[in-house]
Amino acid sequence: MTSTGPRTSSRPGKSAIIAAALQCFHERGYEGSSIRDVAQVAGVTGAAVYHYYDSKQDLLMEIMEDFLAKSITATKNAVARAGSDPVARLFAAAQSHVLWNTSDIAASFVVNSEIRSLSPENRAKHIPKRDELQRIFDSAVEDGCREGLFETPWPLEASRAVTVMCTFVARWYRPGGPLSAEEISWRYGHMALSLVRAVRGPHMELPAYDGGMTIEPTSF
Amino acid sequence: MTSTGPRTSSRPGKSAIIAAALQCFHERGYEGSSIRDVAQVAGVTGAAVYHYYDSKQDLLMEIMEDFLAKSITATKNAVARAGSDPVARLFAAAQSHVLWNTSDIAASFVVNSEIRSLSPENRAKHIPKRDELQRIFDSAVEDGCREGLFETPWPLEASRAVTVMCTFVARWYRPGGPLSAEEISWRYGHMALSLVRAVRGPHMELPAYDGGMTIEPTSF
Amino acid sequence: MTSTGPRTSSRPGKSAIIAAALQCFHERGYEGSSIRDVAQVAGVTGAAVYHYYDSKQDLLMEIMEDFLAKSITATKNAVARAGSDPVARLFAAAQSHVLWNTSDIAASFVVNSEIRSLSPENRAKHIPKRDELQRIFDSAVEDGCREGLFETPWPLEASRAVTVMCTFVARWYRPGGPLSAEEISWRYGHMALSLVRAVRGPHMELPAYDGGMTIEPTSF
Amino acid sequence: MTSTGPRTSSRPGKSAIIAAALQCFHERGYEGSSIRDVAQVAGVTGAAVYHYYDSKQDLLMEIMEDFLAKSITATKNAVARAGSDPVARLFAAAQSHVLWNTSDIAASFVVNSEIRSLSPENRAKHIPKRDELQRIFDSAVEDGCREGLFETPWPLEASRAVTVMCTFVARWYRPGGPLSAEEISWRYGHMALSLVRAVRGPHMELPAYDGGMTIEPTSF
DNA sequence: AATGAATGAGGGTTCATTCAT
DNA sequence: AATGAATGAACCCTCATTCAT
Repeated sequence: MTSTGPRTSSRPGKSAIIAAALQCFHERGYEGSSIRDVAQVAGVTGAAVYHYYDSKQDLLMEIMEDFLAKSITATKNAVARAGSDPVARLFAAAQSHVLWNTSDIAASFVVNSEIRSLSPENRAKHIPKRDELQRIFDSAVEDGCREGLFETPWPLEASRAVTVMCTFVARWYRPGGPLSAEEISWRYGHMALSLVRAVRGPHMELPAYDGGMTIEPTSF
Repeated sequence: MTSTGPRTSSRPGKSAIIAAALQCFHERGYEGSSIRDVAQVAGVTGAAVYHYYDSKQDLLMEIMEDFLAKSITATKNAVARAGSDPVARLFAAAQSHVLWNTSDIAASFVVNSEIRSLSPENRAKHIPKRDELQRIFDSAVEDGCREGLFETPWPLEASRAVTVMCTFVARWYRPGGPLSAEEISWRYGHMALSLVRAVRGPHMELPAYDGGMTIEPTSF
Repeated sequence: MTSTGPRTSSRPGKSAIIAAALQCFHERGYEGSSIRDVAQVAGVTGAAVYHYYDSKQDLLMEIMEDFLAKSITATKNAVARAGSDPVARLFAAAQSHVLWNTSDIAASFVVNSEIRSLSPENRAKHIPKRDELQRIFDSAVEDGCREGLFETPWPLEASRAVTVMCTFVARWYRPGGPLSAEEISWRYGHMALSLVRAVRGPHMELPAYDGGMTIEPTSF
Repeated sequence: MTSTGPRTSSRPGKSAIIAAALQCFHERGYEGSSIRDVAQVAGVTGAAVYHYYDSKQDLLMEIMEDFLAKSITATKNAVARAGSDPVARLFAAAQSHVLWNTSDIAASFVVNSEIRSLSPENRAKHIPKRDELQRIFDSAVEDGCREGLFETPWPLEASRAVTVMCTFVARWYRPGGPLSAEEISWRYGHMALSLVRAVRGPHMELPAYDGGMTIEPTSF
């Protein structure tokens, strides 16, 4: 199994199938994966998959909803812990988002690339939740602008840029690489503040350039 | 046709087919599109597609290589026109990248989401070119750091974040929206400079916050 | 449950399953019904069906044999009660056959349309019984012809026509309609006598035309 | 091929497939026949069937609509040729109906037993046509009653019985048997008149009993 | 007595591709 | 240059059936 992050586990058969689906969807995409592919990875028959899920689409939906719901919870919790300071809130949101997305690369990838594979009904349920996640970032940025802490003239674009850059860390980060997920998330927290042009006070000092390091590029 | 950007046009039949493939791959993905889908959009028979292309994979490869090659050329040209100043070079690269990706939303989407649908051989040919594009940004950021113009401690992460945020503008930008592609690209140029913590001089003033505007969220 | 007629009831579970099978086979046909369909209607699991029956085919066979055996018994009894007069015997056979087939529309339908779904062995067992039923009618008609009471030149065709027309009353009769099953069966008794060109004596007077009534057509 | 009657034949491939479908549906029923069965009988691949028909359901619908439409035309023509006399009209309708149904046993069987296999939409289109056919018989019987030529007190039931008995001749008639279809149809014409208790004049004499003959029973 | 899990076979259907015309 | 016919493989999914519990 490629994926190591947190996952649903109500029944043993279910979780093995979901894990297999995640791996397949990550490697070959939803349309590129067959139920038999998934079943084989899970070590069961194709028909067994239908004992737990009504359709291939349900597999996708469960993966996406599960990951997104936990994304939202994790981000909200991190922001709440950060208190009321927009600087701390944006830093926490960015850091948490990077940490979360690197914690399950496969799920992160699937959630961020298979929205179009959702059925119209499932998409209609999913999109608002995705937007809810975005709004956590938006509100931190807007508050920072209103309080004069962020000097960016374009809070919404900046907020979106922050989300995107944090989300897609999962496209190149690999566990065991030269940088830990924690280190990377910390850097992205600071980059988010730079992006919104945060006026830095003593409570959030930026470290000096340490000479750089190597990040291997990813293949897809 | 959704896509309006530049395209190959050696033979009349070829361009119609490529345009159709682009539309289909954008809307339903590579695996989700059938040759007959593409042919129908192009107004021909499925068999006719095989007069121009040997396989469905070839269609994808031509789309991806064409768009990426032109991306590189456009970015290089913009950077060259900017001269030797890293500030101007990064600004130009970001702006050009946004403009280019918004000029053909469908192609941008396909190029950035279907790398895994490439055959291993095609992927091996494609990835280095994608990295070549990244390196244009990297070198501007590194030069800026070396010259003391950019204060970011993590030039490579920053550079990658800039590329990502500029690329994915195409996920929400739509022609006819409240902001022109030019305006957006200009803003992203400045955001890129913020991200790398560019030390701003008189030659590159940042505008004041204009009160915000509406950006419609996208559905996939 | 659509069907209300008599049914086997050796064990409580068995009868619920047979009743469910009857309903399903009636509505969707034998091949169109799955064991799970049947089980769901019976309120049990698919596997539970296999406690009582070895196969889906056994369900069909039991339904068909049960209904047909009782058909034969009922018709024989009715004919026996009618005495030795061929006129009374044919009338009784026709009337009884209509009554029986309308008493369980579902079973009647299944028995008369699923013979081809029987396995070769089961079919070989079933067909002779069906022919035995036909011969009850045949013998009444032939006796009537021999005794000069029926003037039809073609007793076998007439007999077969009688059976068919009585059997397929169940295709349009519905309980609660404008005519009671008894009334209909009485009319069919008389129509059978007309068909064989019975020479009517004082013991079996035909009623006058009462001006017609409405019979709703059925949908399958 | 079992069936020998008239059939659609716009394209060579189409007619072979329809003929094969007819045979399969006749022998094993619609639900009991797979597309692969049909294709094999037609001498093509399963996929080839979809070159001509969009679905298995379309195969059934074409068979049923085609046969029923021609049934109606044939019956209408026969009745029209019979003139205005209800006696002649009913005789012609019955005779024509028997001839038509025996001309294509397979199609007759399918049309009369697979109505429930039609999709709801197709069924809604089919039923009114079937009722239109019934009404040809109804109107002859009703006219005969009104003019005092038929003495049955129940014209609608009698009419329905006539249709049913003529239709189901196809369940036991086989070409090459002891009776020609023409002979059988002539007998059924007379039996229909008996059923409605036609007052016979010199214009429609009934033949004498010829001693009987053998009709082999059918197996399904 | 009844279940949940599992399976191998097969269901209707689609697909990339070929080829004679 | 383009088509219609055809195919073999594969797709998602359902099925009758088995079996440990």
